[in-house]
Amino acid sequence: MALSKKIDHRVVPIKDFSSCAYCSVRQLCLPVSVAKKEINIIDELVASRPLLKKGDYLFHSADKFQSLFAIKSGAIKTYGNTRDGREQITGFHFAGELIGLDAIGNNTHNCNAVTLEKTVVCELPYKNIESINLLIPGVQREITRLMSLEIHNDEEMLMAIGSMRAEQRVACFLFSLYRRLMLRNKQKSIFRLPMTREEIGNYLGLSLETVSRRMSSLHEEGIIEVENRLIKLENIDKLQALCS
Amino acid sequence: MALSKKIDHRVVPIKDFSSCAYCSVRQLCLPVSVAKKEINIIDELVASRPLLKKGDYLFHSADKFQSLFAIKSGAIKTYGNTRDGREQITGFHFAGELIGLDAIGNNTHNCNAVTLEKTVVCELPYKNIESINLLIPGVQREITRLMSLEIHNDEEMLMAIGSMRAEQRVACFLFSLYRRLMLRNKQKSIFRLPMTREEIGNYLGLSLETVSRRMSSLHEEGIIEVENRLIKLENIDKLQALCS
DNA sequence: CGGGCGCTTGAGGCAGCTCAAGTCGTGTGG
DNA sequence: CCACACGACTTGAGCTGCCTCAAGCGCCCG
Repeated sequence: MALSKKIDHRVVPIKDFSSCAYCSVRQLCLPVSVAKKEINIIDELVASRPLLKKGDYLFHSADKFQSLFAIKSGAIKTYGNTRDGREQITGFHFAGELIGLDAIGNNTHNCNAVTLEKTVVCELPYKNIESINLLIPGVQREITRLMSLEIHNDEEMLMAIGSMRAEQRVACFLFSLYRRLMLRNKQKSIFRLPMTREEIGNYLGLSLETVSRRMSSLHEEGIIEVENRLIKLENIDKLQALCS
Repeated sequence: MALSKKIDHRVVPIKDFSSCAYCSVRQLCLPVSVAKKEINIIDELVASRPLLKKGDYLFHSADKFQSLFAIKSGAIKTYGNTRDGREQITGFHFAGELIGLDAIGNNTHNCNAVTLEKTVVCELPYKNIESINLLIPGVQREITRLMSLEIHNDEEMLMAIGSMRAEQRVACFLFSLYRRLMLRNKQKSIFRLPMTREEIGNYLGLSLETVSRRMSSLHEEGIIEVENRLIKLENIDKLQALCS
């Protein structure tokens, strides 16, 4: 058996299913604008693809910036610490998204990144990325595009939080999750929240009780179905309408 | 054209005071990491340096993205329109800052940019920037850095707005202005707000009355002096402390 | 000099927070 | 495998900070 395997290897290239070529979120991640035959170059960027369990940290605030992380699967939250010790969540991140972009500016991480569930990430040492730019200019363009999108997202979020009532904020949050998670699992409109009500509240500037209450209201209005962490969107149009 | 320019340079270099070489915010803008003799390359990026009066627009939401704008002097606000027609301000921008970065992602502006006072900007067509990357890699690195900083800023803002009481938000806002404006005018801790209380409130998610009231409280606590648009910081440490 | 906009200050109402109690679901140890 | 314990969530009651509405002032510009 070991023998037959060896022979296979010689004849057929190793199908490394962890490679970008087989990644389920390839279309959303760095390789998106890279030609098929260049995808192995992206692969070589990757220093490791650790499997993390819930609660593992990718980096801490004030750590020296060394790598970006692409999420293959799972969920991550990033948060900062306010002076009085509380944590303030700045974002939730899912498969296909890139973490650490805000650290490029001053070469230091400004937030902590921790997994919310079993998660696989691809570690991309930034100096590899910088050197590969000379080979494939598309990669730099892609990173620039992703950063721009993150700015865009943050600013939408700013608009939302500043001017919306609690129910709208929750609706907006769920809709954002819908858009991002649905890109990946082609599932209909059912998904599982990887974070607690308290974390949602922290992120949205609401108390956990208010999050819970407003999710109940959304249910009473026939917009969503809630069963613990499981969310089913019953009326996506109405949900989107709330996000104005 | 290129020829005559070259000759001019040989005889007596034209002192074009609008050039980057003489710009008062050179240290904060794109040229920061560019060698002296390469600064004219940056200059050639610039398509125009219009003098705008209060209320002029740089671009509107949904416009095709064509140029970034570097602010030489003045102040600009960017805002989006919510579905119900209100405007939501996403940022204020001052000399040395770069506008339009959030449009790179999908080649379309997502917000409107309008001047708050007399303003001079340098228009940087993005295709010029992309082509110049091949000549001076430092420019791309600088843009990446600026984008990263903008992400960082937005996320700090998100933290602030989500979890802070009104007085803290106002304090935080003033402190951010202090840091950014003081980099430019070496003046002590006095500056003029280019925006109305209503615009501050809109940005911070507060009513204009609350902004006014909380600025009065900050005055009563001996932290600031207010005279219409003129702000004097009396106790910067206390102010910073409020921003936790 | 007049008008209007920007700003301040007051009064009352309500959305969301805090505190509290109780249920449910999950993970852990016997 | 079951029982227990703890964390997560929901729901209720009362309180408070911010919003809304309103009135009046002062600065700026035509």
